[in-house]
Amino acid sequence: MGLEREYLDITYLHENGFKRRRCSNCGKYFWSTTDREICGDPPCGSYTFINNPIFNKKMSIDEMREFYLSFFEKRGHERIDRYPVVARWRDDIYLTIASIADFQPFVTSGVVPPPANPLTISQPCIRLEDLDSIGKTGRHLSLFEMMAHHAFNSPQNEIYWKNETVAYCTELLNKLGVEKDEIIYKEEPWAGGGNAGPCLEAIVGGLELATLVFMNLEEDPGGDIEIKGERYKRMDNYIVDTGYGLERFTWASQGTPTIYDAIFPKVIDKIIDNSDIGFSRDDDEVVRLIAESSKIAGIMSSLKGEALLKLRRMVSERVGISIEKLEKVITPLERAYALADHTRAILFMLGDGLVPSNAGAGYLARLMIRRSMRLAEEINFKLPIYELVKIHRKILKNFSFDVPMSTIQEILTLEEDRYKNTIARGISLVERTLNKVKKIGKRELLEFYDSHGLPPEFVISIAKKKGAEVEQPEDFYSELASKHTKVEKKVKRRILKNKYKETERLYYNPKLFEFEAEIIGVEGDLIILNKTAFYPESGGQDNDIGYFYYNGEKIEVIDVFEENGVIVHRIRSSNVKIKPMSKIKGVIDRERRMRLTKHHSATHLLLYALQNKLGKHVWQAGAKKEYDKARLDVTHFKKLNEEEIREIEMIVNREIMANKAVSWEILDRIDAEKRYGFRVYQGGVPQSKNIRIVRVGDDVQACGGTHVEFTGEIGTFKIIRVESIQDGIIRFEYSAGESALEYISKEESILREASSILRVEPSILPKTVLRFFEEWKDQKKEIEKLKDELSRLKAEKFMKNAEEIGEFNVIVEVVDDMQTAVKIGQHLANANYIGCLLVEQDGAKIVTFSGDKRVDARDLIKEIGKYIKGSGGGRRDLAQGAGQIFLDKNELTKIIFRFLSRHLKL
RNA sequence: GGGCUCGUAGCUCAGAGGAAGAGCGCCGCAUUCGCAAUGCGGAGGCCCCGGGUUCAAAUCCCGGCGAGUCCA
Repeated sequence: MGLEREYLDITYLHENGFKRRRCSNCGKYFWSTTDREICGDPPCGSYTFINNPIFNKKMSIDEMREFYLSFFEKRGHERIDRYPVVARWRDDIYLTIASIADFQPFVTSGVVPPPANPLTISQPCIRLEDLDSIGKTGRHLSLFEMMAHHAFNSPQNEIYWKNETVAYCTELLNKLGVEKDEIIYKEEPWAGGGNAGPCLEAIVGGLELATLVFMNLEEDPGGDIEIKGERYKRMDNYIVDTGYGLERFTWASQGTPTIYDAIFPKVIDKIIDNSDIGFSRDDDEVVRLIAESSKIAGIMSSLKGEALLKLRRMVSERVGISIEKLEKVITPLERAYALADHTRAILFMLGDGLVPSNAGAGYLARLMIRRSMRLAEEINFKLPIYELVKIHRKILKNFSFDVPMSTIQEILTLEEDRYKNTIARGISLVERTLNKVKKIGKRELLEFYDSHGLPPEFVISIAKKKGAEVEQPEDFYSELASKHTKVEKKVKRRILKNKYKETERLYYNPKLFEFEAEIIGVEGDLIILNKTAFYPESGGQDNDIGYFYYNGEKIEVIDVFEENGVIVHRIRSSNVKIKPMSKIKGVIDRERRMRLTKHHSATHLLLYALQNKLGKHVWQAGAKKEYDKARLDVTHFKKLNEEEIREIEMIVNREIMANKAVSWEILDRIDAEKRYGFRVYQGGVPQSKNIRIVRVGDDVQACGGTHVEFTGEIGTFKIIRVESIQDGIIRFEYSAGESALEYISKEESILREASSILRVEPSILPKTVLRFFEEWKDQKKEIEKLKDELSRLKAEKFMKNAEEIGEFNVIVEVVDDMQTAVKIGQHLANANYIGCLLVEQDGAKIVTFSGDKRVDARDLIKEIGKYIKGSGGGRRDLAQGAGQIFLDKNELTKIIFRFLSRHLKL
């Protein structure tokens, strides 16, 4: 069965004169009240609203948002605050890409109730797929607000469905001055994020204004409905998922040449006024060119390679000027548009706490910043891009951000410096490469970009300046993509064979270290109980260990882990037969648990201290709590100095000394989010309706770990080291309680041991070590000099003992060490002697030398090598080698003599 | 999360298995009334750290640390 039927039963459409028609151009079905041949959706139609707004009133972006939200508020929807653009509540995407993303996966799957039902929201979304089209098509944005109304229906509770949704959309458009007969609802099946459903696109004036998705399918290989190659089946819940483009609505109300002119004109003007663009965007001719370009781009999907050329050609034909002339106006303006767009996305990314990085979500922020800087360079925009972010902040005055503008400015300044460094390094690298190779090929271009961040255009311009040849590949970016082929995601392997009911957790009782339970499963060395006080490895906290007592036998529990809510104990293999349905006693290793617990509570205090000291951009990026130490990775944009580290350590210790109470409660997750924000999800997102909220001192987090009852129990907190594990993420390693004291004593003993070796007080150890090091270096140099001198003297002495063999002066001598042997050998070679030096140290080592062009020292060492079971090599005049057999001077002399007479026919 | 590149004198880098180098900077001398410029001389190296291969490793291999960069 297809989705066809799903559209036919929308009675609202029938009752209001909409008839189903088939587009003669694309063959797709659409609904309209008037006779139409084609669906009007680009490429089957083009914009009619430019210079001719389709709404009855011009609105700003703020007015439009308010109009929309209050429209639905008046119709029984609760207005919900926007979610961050960084999708921290999800582990499958970095950025919020749609309003429905706010509610996936737990609300859409029905595990968690929605914050309100029905609801309306305007959700800023970031999509980076079409970055190249931004600025050029007149409609693409990296960040846009998706206005939406959502209704979450279940078999028990239906709010509203298709009819009401289409009716709302039509009414909303009516209120804006759009007559029914101007609206086209086009059928377009929708799929994404594991769900799918029928969908109607609302098109007015050639512009797709809204998408009405009726999400009622979920992915299932055995499903009977196929959409875009995947199979789906019907699900119990069915969700109204709409998306109204706020910026598009605003654009349509104003009829400006591009969407950018409608939403951030001040930013564009600031760019134009401070760059090389020598004209105003209000100029009639400029407006005409841009408007035509937008209209034609409107019927094209995205603009990559060929498509852009095609667009230029078509616009140039339409307006009647040459492509060169057209590009002179349009290209700089497109860059200004893109820069204006990018800086808006940057404000949201950084404002919502993303820290630029070379990996992970932070890279997306850096990508946008780098692109902006490149754009700014291309049009010679003279101000820091922060100036543009500032204007956006003013335009978006109604928004609130976690991260203050001062931090955003600091981050952008750092990024700007970093970029300048990369470019400076890049220039020198390209120039150096050009000194070595005369021609730069595809391989070099790829490496410059991939490994050094230098775009091909940049490399080419430097090469041209130096007059070098460059082979410019057409398929650069596809070549690059093929270098980064995707790897399949690892699938979590199941360990348990049978299914069990969820284990009751006893470990949240901080005083419980012994318990009795019933065995409900045994699979080899894996034991499953109905309840347990053993903590399974989770949330970065190591698992408990301990013992089971069973029928008078003591069995070691060596590992505890969790699989789908079932806690599994792994025991050391023993001869004891454990039978299901019998009782067992468990005893937890108390010492270990207490250490893990202290480390866990201390981790919360540390994160709290960091967020307060450094700012709200600090997020947990990973954590581990072990027996003798713990570590916490957090996002931060620069390194900390020793002073800051000690200050943070002190803050945590003060929190400990204040002996604050630790408490926890189970809260409905929507409740918890409302009360504390997404900040509670530092350690990841729990997969349940109710979540455990832990309060340690003043820190509040969703956490499933074990904690002390008062912070004072942690005792001591000691930061062991701080390192940066990647750009934008710093790692803290620390110890708490007994572990901290152990660490301090160990450090002390190292210090004591080191100072006792040098026989000094620990306090003057650094000074003494420095002195020793300096002296060692001086003496090394002194020895070097003496060896030079010694080898010169020895060489002179050896020359006197030289034996004449034919026309050669041959020397064979024994020397103490290899280094001097080489030096002596060099002197002798320079003085035209031939021979070898023997070193009886670390085996039989030999240096051969030859000051005669006819004799190669390398041949000589190989010849000797045959006799001493060894080998060697080196330069023509000096060679080194070694072997296993010791020969005396006479034997060596004979070998050399034979060698010379054989090879040189003496 | 994955890939790639790079760690050598204070700085920028060359060397890519057989005596650790260049340019700039620094110090001294000469020239000058003095400075700049120039010439001559000199100091300055755990060749990032730890293993391995080899007769021999700055150089090759493995691991770590640090820096940079691209992709998802």
